[in-house]
Amino acid sequence: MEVAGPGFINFWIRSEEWLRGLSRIISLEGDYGKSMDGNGQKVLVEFVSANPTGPLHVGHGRGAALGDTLCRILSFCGYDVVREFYINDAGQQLRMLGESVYSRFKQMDDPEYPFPEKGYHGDYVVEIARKVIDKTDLNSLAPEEAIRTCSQTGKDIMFEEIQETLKTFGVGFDNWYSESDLFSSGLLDRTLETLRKEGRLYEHEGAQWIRTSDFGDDKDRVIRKNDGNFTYFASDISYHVEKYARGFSRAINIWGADHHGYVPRVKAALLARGIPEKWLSVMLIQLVKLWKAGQEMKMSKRAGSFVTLKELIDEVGVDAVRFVFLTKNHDSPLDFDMDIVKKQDSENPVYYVQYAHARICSIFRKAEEEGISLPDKSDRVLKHLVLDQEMALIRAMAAFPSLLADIARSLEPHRLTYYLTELAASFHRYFNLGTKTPEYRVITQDTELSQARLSLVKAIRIVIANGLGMMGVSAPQSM
RNA sequence: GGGCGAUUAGCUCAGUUGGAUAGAGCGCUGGUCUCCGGAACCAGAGGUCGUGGGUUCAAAUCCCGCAUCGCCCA
Repeated sequence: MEVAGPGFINFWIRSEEWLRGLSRIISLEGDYGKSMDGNGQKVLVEFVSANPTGPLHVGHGRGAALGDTLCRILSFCGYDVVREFYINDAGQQLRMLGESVYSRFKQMDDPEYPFPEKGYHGDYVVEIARKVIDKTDLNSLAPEEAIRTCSQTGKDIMFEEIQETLKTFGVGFDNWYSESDLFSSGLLDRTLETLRKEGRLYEHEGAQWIRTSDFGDDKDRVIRKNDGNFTYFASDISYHVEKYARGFSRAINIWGADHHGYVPRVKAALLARGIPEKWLSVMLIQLVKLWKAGQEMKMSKRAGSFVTLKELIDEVGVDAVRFVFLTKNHDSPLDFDMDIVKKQDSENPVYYVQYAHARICSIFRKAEEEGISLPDKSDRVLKHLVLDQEMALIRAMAAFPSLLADIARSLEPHRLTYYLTELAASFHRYFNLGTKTPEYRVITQDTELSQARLSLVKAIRIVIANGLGMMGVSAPQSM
């Protein structure tokens, strides 16, 4: 121990301690990094929650990658996680989808047939129209009836497509929570009734308002419009109240940054029902800008020109897409350059980490050829690990569990990508020592030394595989 | 007009309870292949951390003003 100037004390941890840590990694394998940090706390994570009025776009992909990784980490750290997707299937937007589909259907015979002003322009709407016709004879229905059919069937088709895309993206959900269920189950009415009894609601100009301004919102909000329809905010309130009633000790929502205005009002509404503000954490994700051939691909939902998540996955692959989505803090905008991500070289961080894993697997194949295997108890041989690079690797791996716990606490999964990139860099550096100097190779003439180093790289492989696993990225044996 | 977020190397970004000489990738310059996978490694150049104040033994980090950009609301 030594004092090294104001505020600093240097001390050293004995190398036996580090080596004990190393053999722990090897014996725990896939469980290394697991903790009970979360103490079994019940956490609800709601993410993606895309409207079933169109395909998932790249922005949803960022939310999906972020949410899925966060859930995996939270579970690993001892939280009891439920993943939920909220389906907006009750409001005007679905109606608009129905009108758009119906209009496209009518246009097949009459190109002059008007298209709704705020309708959905994407080509997928035409496809939906075709599929609807296959099942139903729209001409035999009254227009109103036909539009309703278009809405329903359109929603079913889109929702199925959304689920399929998420599945190929490796993202799963425990619950698909439907907005229309809030209405049909009477939950929405009950929630509003409670609020009314507590004096949080009032009528004004034919509409019903909630006094969110009493709870930190900058003004009161409409709950039921003067045409009698409920606003989205009404279902949002009852949805979140219901989340709380299900017994979660906290809820996490992942929203696009364009919804940031909703945060104060949702929290205010919860507060009005006596639910503490801190119970709900909202993570806002900034926009994704897509670049291709040096040009920004402008997304416009209105014009129907946007790249879907499915197209992106098909073109660059799940691993690369997920990894890149997690390279930046969710708080900052993300530039996604498809040309770079498609390149399989060092510009692309995914391959850098995966390559380290594949390389280690290759070392083990070599070791097997040489007839060297790991001893049952590696502890005895580990004392041969004395190089600075070896100790640096062991120290880095020792930080893995607390990193995961930190991520679970701060809700910042992107730190994992930086960690893995650094760990991979340390490994590549170590590996390259051996290309110049044979005695620094993992596999040497000295069997015990080789076993020690094999133990070291095995631990690295474990940590990398666990880390990539958290991100839903594969850890290939070869590439 | 109000609110939220951002501003760190040529570019894209890390930097988490305020701590030692501010880091990485790409790009640039120059090196490393008689084979444990070159999708790798090494060295070098490159920064008044937007700007002006404040708090502190110590500020990229905390507080206030200003500028610029993005988004939301009016």
